Amino acid sequence: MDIKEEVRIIKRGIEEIISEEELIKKLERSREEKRPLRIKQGFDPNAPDIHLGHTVGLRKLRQFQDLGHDVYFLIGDFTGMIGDPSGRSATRKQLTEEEVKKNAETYKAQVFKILNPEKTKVVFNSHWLGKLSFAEVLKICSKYTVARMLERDDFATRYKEERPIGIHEFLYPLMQGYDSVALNADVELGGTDQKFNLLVGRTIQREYGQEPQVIITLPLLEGIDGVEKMSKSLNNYVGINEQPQDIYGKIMSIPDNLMIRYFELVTDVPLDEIEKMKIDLENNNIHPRDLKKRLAREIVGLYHGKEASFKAEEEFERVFKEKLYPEKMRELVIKKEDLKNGKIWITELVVISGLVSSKGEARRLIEQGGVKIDGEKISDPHLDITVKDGMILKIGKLNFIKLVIN
RNA sequence: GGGGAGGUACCAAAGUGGUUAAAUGGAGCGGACUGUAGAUCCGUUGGCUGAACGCCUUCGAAGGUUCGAAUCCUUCCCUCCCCA
Repeated sequence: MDIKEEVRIIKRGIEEIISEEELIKKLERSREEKRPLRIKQGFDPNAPDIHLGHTVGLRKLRQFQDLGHDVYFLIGDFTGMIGDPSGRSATRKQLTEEEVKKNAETYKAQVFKILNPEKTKVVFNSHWLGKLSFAEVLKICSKYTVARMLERDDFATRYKEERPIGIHEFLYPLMQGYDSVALNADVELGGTDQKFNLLVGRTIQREYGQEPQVIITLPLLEGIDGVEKMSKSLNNYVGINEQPQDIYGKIMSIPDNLMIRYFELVTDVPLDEIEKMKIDLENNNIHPRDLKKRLAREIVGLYHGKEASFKAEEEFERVFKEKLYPEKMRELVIKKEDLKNGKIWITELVVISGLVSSKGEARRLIEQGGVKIDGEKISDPHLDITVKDGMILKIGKLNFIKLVIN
């Protein structure tokens, strides 16, 4: 494969690359010297649930591996262990060493569904950041100015809006930059929101006599709400560890205008095929729903295999088209002693299901027609119902629960 | 160190002694419509009491005044601005 082709692969679905010339130079030298490039990306130690948003970067890393390069999967445990008291992420939990280790394991278990374990080095930045002396930290600080820090978009915004900025927050970009020095990174990947930090890495590397890393920014994938970026805390994510039906269902619920982007960023469908989809959509040659089904299949297939993707589709059709019950349902065990004359108060039952947190909420849900038993809408929150084994409780649009009497 | 502004529910933002579990908007949730899309419409968004204009908890924290406090007073904590 020639270098042009290599660059073409690298450039799929990215936002920006600084700079392409430098990358080409590095790639060329890598070949001459038979030395793989060192590709770095940092990950938050707090959120070990990998979702599609993460896969944008992970898939890019995998492409680098397939091109023969080495990946440094950096877990930013240092910040996690000292805890970030910054106002906005107020309750950011301080992690213990054990927790960090545990999270790292969870990460690995998921990440290697995408990355090649043989070409991946998992590293922790506490290894070097924890050893820095205060004098060394000051030295790093002296390389950067407040004015330049304030260039960073979110700092600038907060400053202008008179919202607090912690001094330590100025250090994070510097630490991240130092990570690049410690790893002697050739390339660093990150979301577009990381651009500033990635650039700082270049500056710091120069200060330490290293060749600056090439930076590649990746688009932030919108979550299934279509507005905010995908994140666990906003609960708009699709986890790669989720059940096939769940992934399929979640994908089907994304807004239409997001489909193409998802195809481009989180599937292996070739770009020219995606181009054709765009045209077909514009000309109404294809029903958006059908295209979305394909998208859902592609994504499920990636993490659960083709067969599972077809099963998930069948299941989906079954529930939402034919309005039948899903094949597999969560079971809720009702103890005999909880029944009075074989009956249970509907509000109580909804609470026991664990899907609502209070009786008030359960009552509301019932009054609003969100609860069905064996297909029959229950709208009176005072009703006592006779529970039969195998009865099906439906709460909201998506939750089916089979009742089992014990 | 001095002076000023401010901290209200998931977020934004009203409220300045009782009719305030707290206007309004966003977001969320449920329903209708649909393609589990979007748009739209309706409902709903502290908890408990198996109905409540009943009780408990909530307007940065702790005390106090009052028949009654998000609203007044005291102390404390936090944020921002200006000056030094």
